[in-house]
Amino acid sequence: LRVNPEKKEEKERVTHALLRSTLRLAAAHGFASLGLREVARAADIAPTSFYRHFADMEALGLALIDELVGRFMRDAVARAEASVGGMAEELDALTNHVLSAVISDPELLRFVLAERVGAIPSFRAALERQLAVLSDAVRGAIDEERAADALATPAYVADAAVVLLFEAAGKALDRGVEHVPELRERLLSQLRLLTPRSP
Amino acid sequence: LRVNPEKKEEKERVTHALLRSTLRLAAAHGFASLGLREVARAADIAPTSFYRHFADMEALGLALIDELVGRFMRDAVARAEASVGGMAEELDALTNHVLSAVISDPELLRFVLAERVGAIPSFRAALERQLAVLSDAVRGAIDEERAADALATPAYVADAAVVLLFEAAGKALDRGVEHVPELRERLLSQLRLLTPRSP
DNA sequence: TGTACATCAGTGAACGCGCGTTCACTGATGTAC
DNA sequence: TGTACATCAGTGAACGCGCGTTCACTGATGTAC
Repeated sequence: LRVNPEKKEEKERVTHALLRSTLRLAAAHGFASLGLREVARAADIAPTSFYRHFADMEALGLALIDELVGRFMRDAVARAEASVGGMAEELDALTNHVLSAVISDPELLRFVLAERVGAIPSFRAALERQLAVLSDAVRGAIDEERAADALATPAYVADAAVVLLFEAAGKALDRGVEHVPELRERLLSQLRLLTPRSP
Repeated sequence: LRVNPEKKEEKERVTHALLRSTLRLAAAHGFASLGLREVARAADIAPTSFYRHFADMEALGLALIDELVGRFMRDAVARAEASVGGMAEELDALTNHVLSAVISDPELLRFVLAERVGAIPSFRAALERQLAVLSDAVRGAIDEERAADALATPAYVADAAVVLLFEAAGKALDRGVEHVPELRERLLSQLRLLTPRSP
């Protein structure tokens, strides 16, 4: 049996509504506190319809990480690679992408920050994989400017940069958008120490 | 009316049991998922007795941060100040204190890691204050070795060091105690970049 | 000393409520022939 | 073309359960005089 593409789209629309509703509710009260009925209510479907999309809340969370967080990370890397210039410009593009999420998608940012170190092991593992994408991009950017005979940038440098980047974004979430410029300066000062030569 | 010191001690014993039970349960399923009845059950008191100690779970969490997390931070700083030697030895003592909690109190570590960036604003604020204690100690340690005419260490250096320290502890929690030595080396490499001169 | 009263941690019964899950059903759509 | 059947997202009723909270009570202890 073939599937009607319209029907398929409609199902994906509802699935997406479940993911976004979850992000919104999780930002307010924490993912761990959410129930299937609460999420279904927010997505305007009957509680029992939840099971047409996910087996339970953990499966929903993993899908959320794969799709929404995955897209965020891919977009970040794409923006960095599309930037013109050297290491400094690429790192700037990455930094801007993450810091601008403080306005454009604070709920996603809170979810990543919280679940990366939260109580659910499968979420921690999935988010570590997602953040590794950013870390690789940072490493690539730094390596672009290293001397031809220098050693490749060690992973711990790029990993530290990513951790400090999200730390800055977390502070921005708490203190408000108006503090983004000073937090960006602060972050750049930290990154300058991590990346041996230049800006 | 005066209070019987024995009675007071007994009450504090039960209060402490509530805090420890909460830490244990939160490490397994996340603080946000905990209920008052679940915590009371784990502390071996009737659900209604919970109210003799705290108004709700949020009040309990704030007391937990004040008392258990507070003690942890004070102990860390005390160990650093008691160490003999210079900056390197003080930072080593701080690092050892936090990393040894991977064995001695993994539940506290998970709580600090998770709630520092979790969904409850009052917890984030309270934990930021607690971590500032460590950050100040790190700054003090670095300043000890700076040249007499050099500028004082900026806060962003010490803050980054503390963030990376807890990041290492979080990785150790996930990967197991046997990875602590390599994670410590990795952390020290990162700290060397942040602290201009020496180890 | 005895007696009346105050304090307070802990309790069991009871409440109304929202939860996750099961089940059988509907209705739209696609397939077989 | 019509007819019988399969698929599948969505649903409402119903279930048993644990939740937070209230209430009035107990019993140990301290205070007043």
